[in-house]
Amino acid sequence: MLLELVERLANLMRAELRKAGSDESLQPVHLHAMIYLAKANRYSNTPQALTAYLGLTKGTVSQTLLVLDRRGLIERYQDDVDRRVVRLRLSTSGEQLLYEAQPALAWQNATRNISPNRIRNATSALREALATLQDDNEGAMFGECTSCAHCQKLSQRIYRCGLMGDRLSGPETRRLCWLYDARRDETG
Amino acid sequence: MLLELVERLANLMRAELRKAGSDESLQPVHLHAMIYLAKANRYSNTPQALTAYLGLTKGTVSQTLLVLDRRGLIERYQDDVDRRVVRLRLSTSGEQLLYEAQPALAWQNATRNISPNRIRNATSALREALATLQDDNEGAMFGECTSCAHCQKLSQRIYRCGLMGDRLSGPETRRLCWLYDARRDETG
DNA sequence: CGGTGATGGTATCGATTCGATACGATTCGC
DNA sequence: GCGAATCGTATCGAATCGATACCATCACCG
Repeated sequence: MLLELVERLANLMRAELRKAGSDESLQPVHLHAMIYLAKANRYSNTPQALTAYLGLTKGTVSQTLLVLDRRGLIERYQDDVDRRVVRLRLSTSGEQLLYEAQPALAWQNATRNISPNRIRNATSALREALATLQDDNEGAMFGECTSCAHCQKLSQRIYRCGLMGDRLSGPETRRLCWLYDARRDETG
Repeated sequence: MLLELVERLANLMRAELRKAGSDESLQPVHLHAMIYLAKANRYSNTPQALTAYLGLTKGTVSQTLLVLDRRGLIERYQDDVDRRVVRLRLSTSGEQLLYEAQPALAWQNATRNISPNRIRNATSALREALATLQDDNEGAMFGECTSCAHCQKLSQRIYRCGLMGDRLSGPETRRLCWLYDARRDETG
């Protein structure tokens, strides 16, 4: 029952994405990729991370990125340390397009009348399901530092990723990371 | 946040469907359609209802059904009263395949450790979001008679659909219907 | 009845996604 | 340094998907 709901909601939102992108003749995948890039942190703005996020093969994702690049919606640049790695970011016109498309608008309307508390509860239940599902598939988890096991607080505003060893600013900790490790449940 | 979870869960389940169908070289859509047909009631076993359910165009769905028909997984037969209408049902080999594929198994594992109460709460929240979303898109709602505004109880075991005027057996009321109208919230 | 429009499905076409495979460039282990 | 592994790209073929046109049937209306 819950599974059905999740699938139907996702189908509808996919249809929304299709509608939102049709003006610019963009496919749902393209918008989905752009939405991801708008939220990914410094460790996660690569084709590899995007591939894990979308659940597709790297060849497929490479083509998607090719389209976005040709349209000038993203920029690709080389990593400094590992020159095999390509890093991605939205161009200004990409950000602009995403801002105008407002792909999440329909969802916001749909959930406006649901109490924050119920939303929180539903979120935590789904998050748990997702964690188990991804464990089984050995897939990356994708989450924010605020609830990541690697995150250490150095001072009022400065954090540190215990896995990568970098210092992170406050805003950076609120971006999406594919190295995310779910924090142990403290209430257990 | 909740939207992301829904989308990622749906992506993963879609990947599960792909894996489950790859042995038989069936695409996710094919399995999805079969899953629907396994649960649809007498008003909802048509290409039109399936089209609404999947959120695709009728041409696309027609092709999907063509594949399933050629593979002998479904049967098509004409409606008695309206001869334009085609009705669909799983063939025995279709049922067999669906039974062996167990597409929902991964999901069941993922939600096994979540308390029934939390599942219920999450379900109701998502159901509400879905209702609003579908209202906005003028899409069909899809639900069971047990919570449908048209459903009337005639006796211990016999029900009646107030919209279509037919009598329904108990099992029939637990199937999926695209004429579903969400019952007014009785707790309001 | 006959005719006009609406409706349920199908057929065809082109654009696009997607996976599989092969490949080039770079890095790492030894 | 040399071979193996890794990150990304390129190419090819199969399949989805939407748009459009089309056919058969039904509903409406004199």
